[in-house]
Formats: sequence, structure tokens, C-alpha cells
Amino acid sequence: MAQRHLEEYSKVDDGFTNEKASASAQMRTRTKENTRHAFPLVAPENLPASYFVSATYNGRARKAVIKLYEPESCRIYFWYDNTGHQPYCLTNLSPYELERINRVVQHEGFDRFEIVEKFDALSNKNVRVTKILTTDPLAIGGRPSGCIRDIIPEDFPKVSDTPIEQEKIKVWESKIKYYESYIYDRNLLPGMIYRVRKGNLVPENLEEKEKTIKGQIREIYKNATAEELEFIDEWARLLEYPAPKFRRVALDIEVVAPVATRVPDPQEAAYQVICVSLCSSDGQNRVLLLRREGVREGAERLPPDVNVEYFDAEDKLIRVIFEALWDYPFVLTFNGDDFDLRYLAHRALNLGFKRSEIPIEVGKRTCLLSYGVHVDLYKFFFNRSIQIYAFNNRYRDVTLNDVGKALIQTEKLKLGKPFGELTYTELARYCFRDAEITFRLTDFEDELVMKLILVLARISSMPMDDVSRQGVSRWIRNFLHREHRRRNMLIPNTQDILAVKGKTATKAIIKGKKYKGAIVVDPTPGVHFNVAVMDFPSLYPSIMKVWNLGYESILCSHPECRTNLIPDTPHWVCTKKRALESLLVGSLRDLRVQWYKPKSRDKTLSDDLRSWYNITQGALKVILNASYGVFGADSFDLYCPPVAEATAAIGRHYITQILGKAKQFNIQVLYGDTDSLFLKNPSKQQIEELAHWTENELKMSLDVDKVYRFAAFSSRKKNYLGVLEDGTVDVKGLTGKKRHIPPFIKNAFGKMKQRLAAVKTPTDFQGAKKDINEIVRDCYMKLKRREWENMSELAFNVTLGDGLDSYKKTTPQHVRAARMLKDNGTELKAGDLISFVKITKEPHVKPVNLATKNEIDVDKYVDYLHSTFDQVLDALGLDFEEIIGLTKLERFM
DNA sequence: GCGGACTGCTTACCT
DNA sequence: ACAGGTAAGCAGTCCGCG
Repeated sequence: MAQRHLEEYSKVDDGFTNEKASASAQMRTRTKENTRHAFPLVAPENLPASYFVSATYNGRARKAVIKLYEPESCRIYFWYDNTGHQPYCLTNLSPYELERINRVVQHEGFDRFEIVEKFDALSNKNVRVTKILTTDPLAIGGRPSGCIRDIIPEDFPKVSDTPIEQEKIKVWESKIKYYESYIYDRNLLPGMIYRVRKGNLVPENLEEKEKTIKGQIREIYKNATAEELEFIDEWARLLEYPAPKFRRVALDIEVVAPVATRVPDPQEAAYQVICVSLCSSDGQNRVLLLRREGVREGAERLPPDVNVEYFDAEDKLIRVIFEALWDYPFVLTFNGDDFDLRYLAHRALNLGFKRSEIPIEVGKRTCLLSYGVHVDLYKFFFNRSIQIYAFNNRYRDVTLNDVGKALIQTEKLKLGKPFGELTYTELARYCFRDAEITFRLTDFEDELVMKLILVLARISSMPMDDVSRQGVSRWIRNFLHREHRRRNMLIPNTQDILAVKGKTATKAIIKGKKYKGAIVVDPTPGVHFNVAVMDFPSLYPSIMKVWNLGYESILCSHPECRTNLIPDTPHWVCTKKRALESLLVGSLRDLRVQWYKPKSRDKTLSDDLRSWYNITQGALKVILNASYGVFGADSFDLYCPPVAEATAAIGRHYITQILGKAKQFNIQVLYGDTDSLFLKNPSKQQIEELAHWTENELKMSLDVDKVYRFAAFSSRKKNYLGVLEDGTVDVKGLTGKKRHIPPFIKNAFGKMKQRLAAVKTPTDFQGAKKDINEIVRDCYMKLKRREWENMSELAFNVTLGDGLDSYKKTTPQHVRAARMLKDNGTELKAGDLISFVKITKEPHVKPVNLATKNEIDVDKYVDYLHSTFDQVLDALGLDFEEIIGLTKLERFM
């Protein structure tokens, strides 16, 4: 914790000091303020089975601290390290050489040197390195200057007898947070169950369960190597242990704002907190209101199970909230990192609270809790991987309203008047609804979100608070780090991997990209009946597994491996030693495909168990989907572009081979993208032939993923519409489903989609075409007659990708509109949605709320209607201009 | 001085 | 702070044109 906070505080002074950051819970137990807590925070000598939910570093005690959640009492207990583990980093300088660097050996936090042997996967040999142990993680790194990791390359060239270049001096593992290092070295598993016995932290082994599971899993993985089995066992143990009930509270605050369009600055916290709502798993629904002059009670009703409490003084209200933060082991907010908790912490300071009275650890980007675990659901749902793979893109805007609407069918209350004019009960109702949505987002489907976070914590070896905030590349990095330490492997520095294996050899189609990616087959335009879609289940992870891909195996140093070439590239891959990534990604893939996916659909299992399997397979899917991409991302610690390049190249090779085979088998391929093939009316036998061939020759499975009753292609790639047997319509890439398109056009598109769903046979098409004609014509006429209900129906909704000032090269329309809004006094930032309409006069755009009906450039909208429908109409053999009644001659003129 | 061909920028999508 | 490939619309530039 101290390390993390120091790094954050060094950049921005937000009123807290480092002392505050390292002020620990342990210290709190000694302070007077805490005497009001009836329970001890430090774990007793013996603690029953409890979940490892978080970890931190206590600067006062100079120890790692594990937060244990005991599910019977529903409390968090702190367990302090008792093994004497110390912070350290590694270097290739010998102790003898290091002794000469005064600023190291005389460093305040320096303790001692040790010589250790590690396996260096980059050079493929064991190396002896020096371990520099310290008494404080900050001695190694995290301060702006004077850290050992920086001093070594700065000072050693000066004191060395022989001239030495800085690049040859290596320091390893100096950027790992101390509590993470602690977790790895002690082989602890966040999210798993531990006990405290005689003061020691010991893992809880559910031996019976493990035995049966292992038995069943071994049945399935008969072909796995011993090495693979070991990993599969390990993963299965992590994923099969049960989850607790999470005692938790959701919190939402309201602040008086002098300017309605401006959100109060949480740093300044200049205005009163007027309402706070709590909604909890134990049915404590509370609204705390601050009494203010001139505010009326109001006639509305709150839900009957909600308690309203009034306060005459703001500090008293805040104290009650802080008590809740000391009480609940899990606290949920929607954007609490940047607003609610941050505001409360600074507001409390402004009101004269002592720092030790504030249970919030304010960081640069986070607000963690002194006692429990804060999950900021905004950050969690904002995670693109979570959004797409765990929730199938069901919500599009990451707002409480949109996520609530999509996942729990509950929206925010709409306010009919300005905030300042609300009665107490109106304010209370509004605020409570927000807390309620926040809570229920973690409650639906048997606490799915909480369990998902728990499973991800287990896979990634990260505390729950970290895993809920960070992206998928951090999760992957952390479990790779864990496995390096477990196998006594040196964790390489990013630049070292790059220096040895950084070069790519293929040319990307897109300018500015590093290497060539996947193949997209040109679609055959038209409507096709009975289209079977075959695909490779998790193609890229399978490739990594089968081809032994990893930073250590690609371009390995063995001369005899050089002939083991990756198709389409000059790269080779190791034949002698299995790469860690290949093993890890491969075993996760197998576990998902062969165990969790089938179990999640197994009707013989209880609902609870099936749901757990479903959550687990979903978590695995999220991780597997990113496991290739991270190797091509320079932000990833084990960045290794040839690994990503090789994966994509093999994928291209496979698809190309199958295309050739399909031709040979006389199967018409209508379309294909990356790992899929769309086959026109194939016979059962043809499908089997193709699947068998792939299994035998490519050692990959190729399955029928779905069958379309019919599919419509234009000549555009990544653009089609397909109707499944059950009438579901898949729309891919068509403009009509894109988020930014005006609802007016989108609605017409939706009607067409519905009409197409009813088509069963080629003859049905006649009727459908006629109706679609009508739909398009109707939309066109309404536009021409300016018959829309509401201006917002015509609004384009485009995300502002960057801050307004960073558009230097061009001024896109949405930016132009956004600047008009800004001139009007609206604050805008990256990520905001800009709603604008097209108008006839210069500059042809206007924010929707500033525009009037007769300004609208109707013809521009007709153009949009045209291009949107064309994508489907040409497949159906229809013509937009004929539909709207222009003859060929008129068009010519 | 104007318009078409072109490139580049931006967003949203697909796998 | 996972990747590359594709579509679409618009902004801006260049070049030819008596």
C-alpha cells in the first residue's frame, strides 16, 4: 500500500500525505477513535475458514497484510506476515561490485545481499544473481528519486574498474508491488480459503472435493502430458472451491451543486453533502438527509423498507457513513473512486476530521478502504473485456442507468426539476434508487458479479479490489508472474525480451500496425438459404498451445530448432522446452472447452452449481480472448510481438488450408473471418469430411457453430445479416445497428429486421420485399414531411474520443458540435456522448438541444437512410431510389 | 476559384 | 493501455483546368 500510494502522491498533492497513506489499520486499532469498534481487526490466534479477499502493505508494521473475510461473522480480519519475508530486487552485479556503490549499501532501507540461482528463460540457462533485500519496499522503487533500482545503473559505471555500459547492468523484479511479491513467494492464492492456526496462515484443503474433481478431470484429459495435467489440476483446484455470501453495502451520495451542469470537484469538496443512501445485503436500507433551510418534506413515498434519518449537522451525517465503512466488508459504488468516496474523504477533512478518523485511503486514481474492500462498479463495467465477453455487449454506455437497464431492468429515477428544488423525499427517492441499482448489479443471478470478481482474483492472483479495477493485461501479467516465481524463473524485463526477440517480419495491411493479422474472405453477395457457420473454438489459444508459443520458445537459441518454422514467417519455435504461456493458456483453454463449458449446460447439476460453472467459463473466456493480444501490446510486461505475429500467421495458414480443402470437397464457401467459414447449403457428409480432415491434418477441432435459415451478404466484409432457425436475427456490422446512427433510421432498420425474421422459405421473400419496400418508403416520406416526434430521434450520438483540445489535425462534426456546447457552458470530457443533428446552413451541424425543427437538412438524412438500407437492399435485389419513387430517368437528372 | 481524386482522421464495428 | 481488419463519413490537400 505504501508503495502504491507514494507513487500516486508524488505526482499530485491532494491534501493527504504519505504518512496518511501508510497509516495503517494496525495503527488504527491502537488509536482512540477506534475504541468504538467493538471487534478486533487483527486476526486471532485461531480463525475459522476465511476468504483471502485483499492484501496490502502496512508501512508502520513494515509487513504484508492479508485481509481475510470470515463468512460466518461476516467480518474482515487482518493477518500480518509472521514469516519475516522482505522486499527485494535482483541484479546481475555481484555483491562485491554492489559493495562499492555507497548509495546502495548505505541506503536507509538496505538490509543485505544474497546470491540466488534462477532460470533465465530468455537465454535458456540458469544464472546466478544477487538478491538485494531491504526493510522497506520504497527503498527499491516507488519514490521519485534515490531508489536502489535507479541508483545501481547511475552509480556503478562511476565506481567500476573497467568501463561498463549502463545497458549491461540489469535490475530485475523491482517494479512488482510488494504485496504481490509476497503473494507469489508464499504461494498464496487470493480468493481462496485460509485459516489462522496458532497465528499462522494455512490454506484450507477440501480434500474430498479435490479428489473427486481430480478424478473426473483426469478421465477427460487422457491425452494430456504430465506437465499439462499438473496445471489443469492446479487451475481446477482454484476454480472449484465455493464462494461465500458477500456481506456488502452500496453507497451513493448527493452534493449540492451551485451550477447544475457542473459536477462538484471532489478534490475541493467545497459543497455540502446533502444526502447519502445505503442499500445492503442484510436489508439495511437507509437514507441519510441533511436538514436545510427552506426544504420541504414532500408528499411522495419511499419504499416501505427504507429508513430515512435526518441530520442537523453534516459532520454527524458523515460520521454515520464512516461507521458503515468500518462495518461492511464489501462496499460498492458506481464511480466511488473518482467521486463518492473521494468527495467524502476530502469533505471530512474540510470539516475538521482527523485523518485517522477517515476510513478511506485516497490514491491518485482509487479510493480504497482501511477496513474492507471497495468495488467501484463503474471501473468494473467499464472494462471492455467484461463488457463484451462477460455481458455480451448487453449494455453500451457505461452509466448506472444503461447498465441497470440492461442487466437488472431498472433505471435511474428521472428528475422533473433542478436538484436544488427537490423536496426531501424526492431527493431521498432519487438517491436511494441509485444505491439500490448499484447494489442489485452485484445481486442478480445469485451474486454473479461478486463471484466473477472472486474467480478472476483466483486466476490472476490479485486482491479483489485490484482485479475489479484493472484490465485484462494486468490479470494475465500477474498470473504469469506468479508462475515464474513458482518455477524459480527470472521475470524478464520488457526491454530485454524486445532486444532479443522484438522483430516482426510480416507487413500489416493497416498502416501503422506492427504485423499482419487475420484473413477475411470476400463475401458472395446475395441471399443464401441454409448457411452453416463452422469455426475453430478459441483458435488463437489453441494455436498457442499446439505450437508451443511463448516469449521463451519463439526464436529460441537452439540451432536444431531453427527448422521448426512458423508458416508464412521466418520465425521458428522451440522443440525442446515447453513455454510457460503455451502451457498456461493451453490448460485454461482445455479446461474451459472440455470441462466448464459442458458443465455449465449440464442439466443434471443443481442450478447453483451450473451457475457457478457458467460464471467460471465466462471468466475463462474473458482471459482467453485476450491471451493472444497482450503479446502484441507494448503496454504488456511480457510484450513479445513475434509471439502475436506467429499466432496470427498460423491462423491464416489454417483458414487458407481449409478454404482449399472446401474447394476440393465441392463445398461453396460464402464468407469467412479469422476463424470461421460460412458454407452454402452443405450436406451432413461434407461437414463431416471437413471436420475430420481438420482434426487429422491440422490437429484442430472445427465445429458447426450455428446454422442460418438464410443469410444476406452485400459485397462488404464484416457486414451481414443472418436469421437462425429459431427466428433470431444476427446483424453484424451493418450501419443500421451502429450506436451513433439516429434512432429515426435505426427504428426503420429494426422493422425491416423483424420482417425478415418471419421469412422461412425463398417464396416468403416476395411478401417480405413488399413490406420492406413499404417500411423504407414510409420512413422516407416521414422525413420529407418533417414528421418526427422529437428532435432527439434525428440525433447522431458520437463518442468524444479525446479531450476537446486534442483535435488538432481535423475537426470532425461531433467535435464541432461539442465545441458549440462548450461555448454554451457545458463541460465536456473524453468519453462523453455528443448528440447532434445535421442542418442545412453552415457549419451543417448543431447540438440537438440547440437546434430547431426547420433547420434540419432533410436530404442529408435521406442520404443516410439510403446508405444504411443499401447494405441489405442490394442483397435482396431491391433498389432504394426505385423504392422512394424515383424513376431511372429522374435519377439520371 | 472550383471540383474531383486522393489521403488521412475519426468512430464503430468484427473476429 | 489485448490485437489487426473493415466500413463509413468527413476534413483537408493537391492538381488540373484556358
